[in-house]
Amino acid sequence: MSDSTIQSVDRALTVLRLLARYGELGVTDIARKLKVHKSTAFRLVTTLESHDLVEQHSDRGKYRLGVGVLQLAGATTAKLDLVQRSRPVSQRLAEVVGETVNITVLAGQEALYVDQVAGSAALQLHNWVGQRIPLHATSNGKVLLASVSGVRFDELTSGVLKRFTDKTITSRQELRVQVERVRQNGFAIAVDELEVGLTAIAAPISGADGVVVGSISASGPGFRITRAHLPDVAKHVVASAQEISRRLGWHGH
Amino acid sequence: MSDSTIQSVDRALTVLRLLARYGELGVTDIARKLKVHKSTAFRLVTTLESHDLVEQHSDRGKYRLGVGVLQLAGATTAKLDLVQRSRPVSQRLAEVVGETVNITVLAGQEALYVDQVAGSAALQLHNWVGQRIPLHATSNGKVLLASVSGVRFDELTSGVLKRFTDKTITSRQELRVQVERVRQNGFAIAVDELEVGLTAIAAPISGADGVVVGSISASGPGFRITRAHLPDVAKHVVASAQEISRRLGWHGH
DNA sequence: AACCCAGTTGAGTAATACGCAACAGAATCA
DNA sequence: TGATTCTGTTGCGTATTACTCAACTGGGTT
Repeated sequence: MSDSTIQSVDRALTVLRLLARYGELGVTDIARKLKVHKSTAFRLVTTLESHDLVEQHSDRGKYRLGVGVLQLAGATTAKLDLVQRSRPVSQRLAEVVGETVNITVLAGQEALYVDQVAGSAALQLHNWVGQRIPLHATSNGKVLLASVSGVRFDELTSGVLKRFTDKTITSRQELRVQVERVRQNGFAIAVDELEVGLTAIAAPISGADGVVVGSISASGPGFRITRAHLPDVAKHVVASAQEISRRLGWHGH
Repeated sequence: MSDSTIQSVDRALTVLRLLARYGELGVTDIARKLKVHKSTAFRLVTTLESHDLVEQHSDRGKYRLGVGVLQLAGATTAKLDLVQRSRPVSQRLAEVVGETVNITVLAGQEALYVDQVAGSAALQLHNWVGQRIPLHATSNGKVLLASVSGVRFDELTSGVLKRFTDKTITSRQELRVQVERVRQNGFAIAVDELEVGLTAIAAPISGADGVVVGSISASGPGFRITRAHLPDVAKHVVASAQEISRRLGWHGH
């Protein structure tokens, strides 16, 4: 306490995170998880509801996140300086390599997608923006892991490394080796590690002080990004990452 | 007062909306707009910051929305039942007509994009999800307007009807006529009204009780969606809207 | 029909969040 | 360069505020 933070607001925001995690919860569930009285939980969600941040599925029903969140997200995407400054570079990269480009940052224990520009591929099935993906199974994640210290690495990989495909790295030792290679190469590759048939290449973006603030990647089907094409794509991704870093004020090597 | 809503939480959420509107604000600006003391405003943003919902650009700098919002949005998209149930239908529609498909709902005085599936077009420049677009200049907007009562129509169109192109409807009278036609046809068209070269067709989605809850549209360049193709596309859009309505529990006509 | 458990509402009290005033540092001005 | 006036930030006392408690309401289930 006395962290100059407001208790009730903190609780309300915790409710949002709970709903993000569990999908939908009743007033009683929330009260139990927050260790407060039912009526307190009720007033919290009522206030959130008045701003459309949560909605109840039916009268006297469970609560879930509402459209107000999407409204805020629209404004956020437009205003986040990383997104704002990287957008033109991302677009050019998507155009040049003809693949989908993503920007991610480290959020909690995962990689958070903050922007996406779709390439020339046929049908774009999914919009990843706002999604979180485990660090150990993506090129972006490996880049982000390569940017942190040893102890932080241990923290971020403290959980079980979930397996998605045969190629997913599930050994912390193996991950450490790969991440070291990423540091040397300046970019990361992930082939079939999150999804079979999906290849991705990522490079780190540095802020004005040289600290890595995010990661940019190009990803597409393995039959387009072949072993032969890979070095060429990597070169473009790295160049884009450096260009964005420059725009953020980084003038290192 | 005594709306069973918590004052401090309400203020904190208002801060988020202010930041969404103005992009970035200082503690003093926020305090002035909220009519509270600086220290109160400071504690509000500090609490929001502890949840990554806002971030300050630099120490002792202005505040803006943060990545936590995007994190919540990711969960919201996945959980909003409208998105969840419409996604498969949207994908099929995008595949069949080969154009970008959007789902919108009425939020405040505007249309809010809650989901998007990109068609087979070349380079997708923009992701509209979370964006809000004026009701009078889009096919989705006209569908949503057609679903409300006369008085609500007047409220929603009370502001000035902003002109985007030569074709934008800026007369409330003309808009009323068009909306009436939408009711009769069961779908809305917008050609060059928001952007020159952009054609869109939208149809209403009904919830379990028959009330219109949203709108689905297909949109693409005018040279692909020609006058000849239009009826065919419209048929698919209307069919998709009905399919989604059915999935939401609507068993009307 | 009786029960149980959900969400909702009213009131009193004590904890809490508010306003005040003083501080620290940047930017502006002289 | 120095004085002034912003900015964001912090400690503290008080009264407002938000919490707990208990009773209510209505749907589902037994």
